[in-house]
Amino acid sequence: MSKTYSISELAAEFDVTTRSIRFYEDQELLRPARRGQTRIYSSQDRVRLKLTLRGKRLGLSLAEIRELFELWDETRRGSEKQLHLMLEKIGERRAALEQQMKDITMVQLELESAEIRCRQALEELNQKQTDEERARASG
Amino acid sequence: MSKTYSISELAAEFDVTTRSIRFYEDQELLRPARRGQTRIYSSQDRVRLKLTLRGKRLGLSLAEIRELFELWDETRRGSEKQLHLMLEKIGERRAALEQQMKDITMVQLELESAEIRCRQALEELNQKQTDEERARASG
DNA sequence: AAACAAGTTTACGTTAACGTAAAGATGTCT
DNA sequence: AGACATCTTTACGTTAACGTAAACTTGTTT
Repeated sequence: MSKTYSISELAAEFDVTTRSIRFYEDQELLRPARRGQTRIYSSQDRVRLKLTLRGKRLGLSLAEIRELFELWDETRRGSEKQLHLMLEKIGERRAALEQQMKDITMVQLELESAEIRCRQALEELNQKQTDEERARASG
Repeated sequence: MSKTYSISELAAEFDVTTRSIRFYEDQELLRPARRGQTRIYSSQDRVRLKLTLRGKRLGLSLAEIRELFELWDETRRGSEKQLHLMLEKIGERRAALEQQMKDITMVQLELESAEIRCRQALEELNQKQTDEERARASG
C-alpha cells in the first residue's frame, strides 16, 4: 500500500486549485484512480502534477506537456520510429531550454545593473540630505 | 540622425506580426514617433521590443513587462519611495529567475536521462536485429 | 490616372487556462 | 436524523494575447 492523496491535499501542497487539477485531468495530463466517484492520486500522479507545474513555470502549454508525457510513455514499448521522434522532441526542448538560460542570464545582468543604479540614486539622495542638515547646523 | 525602423522591418527582424507590435503599443510597451500617421521606431524602441520579447519568452505577461518599464523610467527622477519600490520589484524578479534556473536545471537533467534511455532502447533494438540476422545466416 | 505596396484604424473572433456558480452524491460527526 | 465537510459533474463566464477582415490613407510605380 503506497501512499495516496486526495485532490485537496495535492491542491494544498502545490498551491493550485482543485479546479486546475481536474482540468489537467480533462486535458489528459493526469489519470487518477477512483474509489466510487472520488479521485485517488498515487505518488506517480503526484510526480506528474509536479512535472506539469514545473513545465508551466517554464512557459510550456498544457498540450506540449501532454505531448512529452505521451512520448515518454511510448518510449517503453517504443518502436524505432517513435524512439527517434522522442529524441527529436527532446532535442527541441533542450534547445529551447538553452535559449531560456541565455535569456535569464541577460535579464539577470540587466536587473543587477538596475539594482546598482537604484542604490547609487539612493545614496545620492541621502548625501544631499546630510549636506542640507550640515548646512543648517552650521548656519 | 540615428537609425529608424518601419513596423514591418521590426516585424521581420524579430519574427512577430505587425499586429503584435501595434498591440504592444496599445498596451503601452512602445511609444514610437509618427510621421503623419505612420509609425517610426527608434533604436530605443527596438530595444524595448527586444526586451519585451525576451520577457515573454521567460513567461512574463505584457502587464508585468510594462510595470518593469515604468518603474525603470521612474528611476531617473525617482523619489526615495519609488526607488525602494523598484528595488523590491527587482528582488522579486531575481527570485523568480532563480526559481526558473532551478526548474531548467531539473528539466535538463530529466531530458538528459530520457535521451540516454532512448539511445539504450535503440541499441537494444539494433542488437536484437543483428542477432536475428546472424541466426538466419548460420541457420 | 490607375494600380500597387505599405501603412492605418476599427471591430469582431479565437484560444488557452482556468474562475465561478449551481446542484447533487458521499461519508462523518453530534 | 440532520448538519457539516469534501467530493462530484455540468456549464457558462472571463482574461490575455493576439488573428482576421474590412475599409481607408499615403506614397510610388507603370
